[in-house]
Formats: sequence, C-alpha cells, structure tokens
Amino acid sequence: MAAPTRRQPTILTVAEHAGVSRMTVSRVLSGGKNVRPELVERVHASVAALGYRRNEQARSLRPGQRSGLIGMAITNVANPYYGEFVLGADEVVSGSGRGLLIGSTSEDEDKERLLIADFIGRQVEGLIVVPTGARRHLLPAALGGVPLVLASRAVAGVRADTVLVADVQASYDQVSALIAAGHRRIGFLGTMTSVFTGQRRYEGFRLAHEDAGLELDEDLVLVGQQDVESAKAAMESLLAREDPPTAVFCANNRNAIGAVRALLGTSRRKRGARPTALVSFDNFELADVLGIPVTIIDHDARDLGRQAASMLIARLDGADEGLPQTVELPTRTLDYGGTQI
Amino acid sequence: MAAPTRRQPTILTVAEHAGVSRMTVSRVLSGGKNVRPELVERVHASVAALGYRRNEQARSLRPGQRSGLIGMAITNVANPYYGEFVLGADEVVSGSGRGLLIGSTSEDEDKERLLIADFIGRQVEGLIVVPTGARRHLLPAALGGVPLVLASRAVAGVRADTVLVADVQASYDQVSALIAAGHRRIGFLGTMTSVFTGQRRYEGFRLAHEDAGLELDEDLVLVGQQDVESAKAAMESLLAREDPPTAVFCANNRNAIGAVRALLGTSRRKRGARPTALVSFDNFELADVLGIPVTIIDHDARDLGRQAASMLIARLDGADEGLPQTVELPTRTLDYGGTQI
DNA sequence: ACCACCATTGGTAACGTTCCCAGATTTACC
DNA sequence: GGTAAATCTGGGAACGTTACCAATGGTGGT
Repeated sequence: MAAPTRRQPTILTVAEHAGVSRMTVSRVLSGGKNVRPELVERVHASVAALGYRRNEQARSLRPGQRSGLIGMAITNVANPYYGEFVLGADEVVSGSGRGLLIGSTSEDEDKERLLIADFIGRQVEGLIVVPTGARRHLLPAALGGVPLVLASRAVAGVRADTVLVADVQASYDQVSALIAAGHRRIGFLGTMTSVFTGQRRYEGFRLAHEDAGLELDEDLVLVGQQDVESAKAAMESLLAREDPPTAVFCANNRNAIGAVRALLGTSRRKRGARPTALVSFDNFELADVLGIPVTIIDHDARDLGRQAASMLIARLDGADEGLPQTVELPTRTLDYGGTQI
Repeated sequence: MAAPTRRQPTILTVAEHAGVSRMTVSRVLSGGKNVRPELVERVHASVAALGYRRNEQARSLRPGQRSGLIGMAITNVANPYYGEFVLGADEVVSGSGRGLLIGSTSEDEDKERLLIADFIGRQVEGLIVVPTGARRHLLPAALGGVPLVLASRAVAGVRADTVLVADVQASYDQVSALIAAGHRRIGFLGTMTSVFTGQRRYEGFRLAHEDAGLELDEDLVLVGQQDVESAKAAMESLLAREDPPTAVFCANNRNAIGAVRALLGTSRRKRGARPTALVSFDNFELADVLGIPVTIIDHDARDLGRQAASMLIARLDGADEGLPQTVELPTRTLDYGGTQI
C-alpha cells in the first residue's frame, strides 16, 4: 500500500544491470566512442528498463562541466511584454542546450538581490537581468565572475553587455513629426522618473522640442503613472485644462491605454473637431480600431530576448572576449492617423 | 590583461581563510548551532571577504537533500495569460524557498517530452505542466515518481493533481443566459478541437442548447482558429450569411478579438439596429470601450498558477498523501451589454 | 616470434557539500 | 579535585558523475 518512492537508479544500478562498469555506461551515455557495439546495446537496454536519467547536478559538479542553466530576473513576469521577451530568450537558450531559470523581482531591489544570489548558488552560467536600478549586487565582484547581460534598461556604473530599445531616437523622431505637423503644445504621460526607459523617452521628447526651437511646457508633463487608472486620471487633467495639448506622447502602453480611456470617456462634442493626437511608445491590442488617431512606436520584445540571450551565449562559448557592448534595437512606426492635426 | 575567471571559492577556501574546518563553516552556514560565537563571526567575515556562495548543486547531491527546483512547462510563454499564470506560481514557489525552471512547449508534444526529460535530469522536485495532450511521457513511470500537477487542461488517462477553470459551467451559464434573453441562433468560434479547454467550452455551449430544448445549428460552429486573423475571417463568414447569428460565443480571447475586429470592420448600417451580442471566454484589454455589446467570462490566471503551485508544494512537503485531486476555479462575469438583444 | 600500436575496459580519484561519529574542550555538580 | 555531562570541533565517508591512467587483448609489420 505504502509506495515509498524507491531511489532513482544511478549509473551504478545501470552498470550492474548491464554487467559492465560505471565507466562504460558513462561512455555510452556521452557518445559511445570506443565501446563494443554489443555493450552499447546492452547499456541502452538497461537504461530503458530501469528508467535511468543522468543526474545533471552530479554531472555539473565535475570540474570543467557547466550547469547548463541561465538565470533570468524579470521585473514583472505578468506583463505580456516580458512574456514575449522570455519566449525570445528561451528560443536561444534552449537552442544552445541550456535551460532557463526564471524569477520575478516586481521592481523590488531586495528581491532582485536575493534572486541573483540564489541563481549564483545554483551555479547558473550567466544572467539576464531587467534591472530595477540597484547597482551594488550587479557589480562583477558580487557576481563572482558570472557573465551578465542587462536587457531593456541600463544601470549607471555597471559595465555589462546591454540590449536596449532605441528609446531616445524613436521618441525624438515621433515628437519631431508631431511638431512638423504643426503641434505646438504636446503633453507627456510617463512612468516614475526612476525608470530608465521613462527617462530616455522623456529625453527624446525634450530634445525634439529643443531642436525645433519650441519651448516645452512643463505643466503638460505628467509622470509617475504606473497603471491604466492613474494614466487615465492624468490624461483627464490634461484634457480639462483651458489650453489642452493638441497631442500627447505616452511613454508606455499603460499610459497610452489610460489616455485612450480618458478620450473615449470624454464626449465627442467636448473633444471637438480637432481630436487630440496620441503617440504611444509600445503597441497595444486593438489600437487600430479605436477611432482615435494614434501613432504606435512598436518594437519586438521577442527579438529583445533573442538578442540578450545571444550576447550571453556568445560570452559563454568564449567566442567573444571583448569589452561590454550595448546594442540598441530599432523600432518601427505604426500610424493610425496619429500625426494628423 | 587576460582575466582567467579564477575558481569560485569553496567551503574549504573559507575554512582555511577562517582557520577552521570545513564542518565548522558548514555548520555556521546552516544555522550556527553549537559553534563558538567567535568562530561564527570569523566564518562570516571570511565568507564576506571571499565572496563565497554555497554550491547548491553539490549540496543537493547529498542524500535526503532536495534540489529546490520546480519545473514548469508552458505551452506559450508569450501569451499574457500564461505570464500571469507564471507569476502566480512564482509567488508560491519562491515563497517555499524553491526556484522555477521554465520552458516553452509551443504546443509541441516532442518539445514537451524533451523538456520534461531535461527537468527530471536536473532533479526537479516537482512538475507543473500545461499539457499539450500527449499522455505517455506524463505517466508516473516516465516521471520516475516526480510529482506532477496539470494546469488549465487535463489529459485522458493521466491521474494527477489538476487545476482547471470551470469551463463547462461558465460556458453553460452564459449561453443559457443568451437563450433566456431570446437568442435562438448562436454562433461558436473556437480553437482546434484537440485543445482541452476548447472541448470543454463547446460542451457547455452544447449542453445549454440541449437543456433549453433548442436545436444547435452546426453551421454556426466554427473551430480551428488559433489567431486573431483567422478568427476575424471566421466571424466575417458568419456575418455574411443570409441568416446570421444574433449572438456569438467566443471560446477564447483570440477568437473574441477577431470577432470584434470583424464587427468593427462591418459598416454600422449593415450591422443594423440589432448588434450581434458577443460572449468571450477570457478577458481582453479595452473590451469595455468598444461600443460593442460583449459579456466577458473572466478568471484569474494568477490564481490558477497559485493553486497549481500550492497543490504541488503540498505534495512535496508531505502533508498530502491522498489520491490525485482536481480543482475547478470559479469564473466571474463582466457584462458590457452582451446579453441584450 | 617480437614489438609497437590501437581499441576496449575498468579502477581510482575528484568535484563541493553534509552526515555520522569520535575526540577534545568546557561546564556542572558533588 | 574528580567525574559526568554538555558543548564544541574535525576526520572520514558518501552523494552521482566523469577525467585520467593503467591493464587487457588483439592486430599488423618486420
């Protein structure tokens, strides 16, 4: 009745079952060079009969062996954006015969520190981190020489391979396009100022104004919105002004969706003949059918994951010994009437 | 110039540095019982000085020790739904001091088999699987006694703890509501018939017709749509009929979004005074602002992840030795005018 | 017939950790 | 002060695996 999970078979169990030595089994399992065909077959039969699986933990304990694990610390696993990101990384990582160890930091520096310590304890070969911003535990000394790739965000003072989106350039381009289309008062809806991408996107926004010789109205810049609700409220406050902006730049899709909700909640009469033009950094579902003029700055999160993982694997497989590199992924523009005035 | 990553310090390095034996270091690291305070301090100082991290792989090699790893095989990491799911599981798993090893199967049975084999080789303590449907590699013999929890879908012939959504009941209820509201011709947009949840949701659809004594028109049942594009085309074909359905039940959010796109692409004149009522199994962003009557059958994917992980941890920590259990999570209904006629 | 060489096989040690036990030291008590 | 007990410390072995080396047997060349 009681089914005391009997021990997993070891290589020795297989060896005895097949009537050979451990070494022969090991050799068969790692290629079978220099083993008599008859024995190869006997070993395979025993492996199948016993349901033996090689213990990767024991295996990677031997010197020169690697754990085959990549640690990945994401700020928010539930964000579909990072889901795509994980998928891209998984493609590359599993393609290199390794596995992905994943944890969520929830933008919490302490969680990030503990997670990374745990990863290192589990002997990960490398780390892919979407950093919260904390620096100390990402320094080489704290990492014990484990290669690190930062994704989506950089950290000041941390020299590591980094994959970013061309935040500044894309924001600059789209805001410049708004200005060229005649917009003179442009709102900005952004995240907490501590978020790296938010800073960069604001920088593009600011530079576009500067280069066009257009003064930026700080009153139209609202930051700190982390969710759709607060973004909606911020957008409503812009719309309620005596002199509302004619266009609004949203630094991420949470803010864009909030802005959309605010616009749809405003009566068409009040919106007037001149609909407020929206630019959204990041795509969102159904953006094209809302009947609201919106320009999307889109990029491929999956590709971001692929790039990050590729840079890491390149380091691991020793091909690349040079200085840390930073790659900026290009964006593409989806225009659903957003630049019209 | 060349920086040959010097070996990680081991417990022996720390012992020598602190002038004690391996065992004393080990004892300090696992609680410090029965060690002189002075030595405890010396060891901690050496650990900090050397940047020593305990090797979890070596640690878990000892008998009776566990790897602290949970393997998670998801059909599609990029689906935001499963992102939420992973987050919920991560909460529980990391709360139990374990880590999550994640892989994507892309609905591919072979990938699932290899992934699970890999997980077992890495000595995972348990598995959480969103199964593709294949049975053999989920049998206890193939798993070597590693506990398994199935999530979101069951597999015929596999006895394991399972967490499902109340697909049948919720579909039944909402379709019954449509019928009660006077709808007599109800369309069905679904996934491939091989998908477990699709079958269950269709079953609820069918039963509601049966119990209401309403004959089900098979011509209005379109299945096999896996993405928004094909769902849109399917919806268009329904709308183009001489006798279009007055309501459409969408078995997942991909199909619902396709249906929405089809409706929005149809001129308002053609849609007529009687808008087609939609029911969507699964929520989607902006559903409430589309101006289309839609009822959402919503459930909390994060909770699904939490439940699955909790069942697994309960098995692991030995509290629960009983027969495999199946839990059905309740749904809630969000009504954006979907049941009107 | 002898020797060099290759293919095949197994024994031993080591990876980093912790458990078991035995020895050493301190404390407690008469 | 002497003994018993409690506390503290370290040596050896083991977890499952593979690298290294040695031993065996067979083959071909001279």
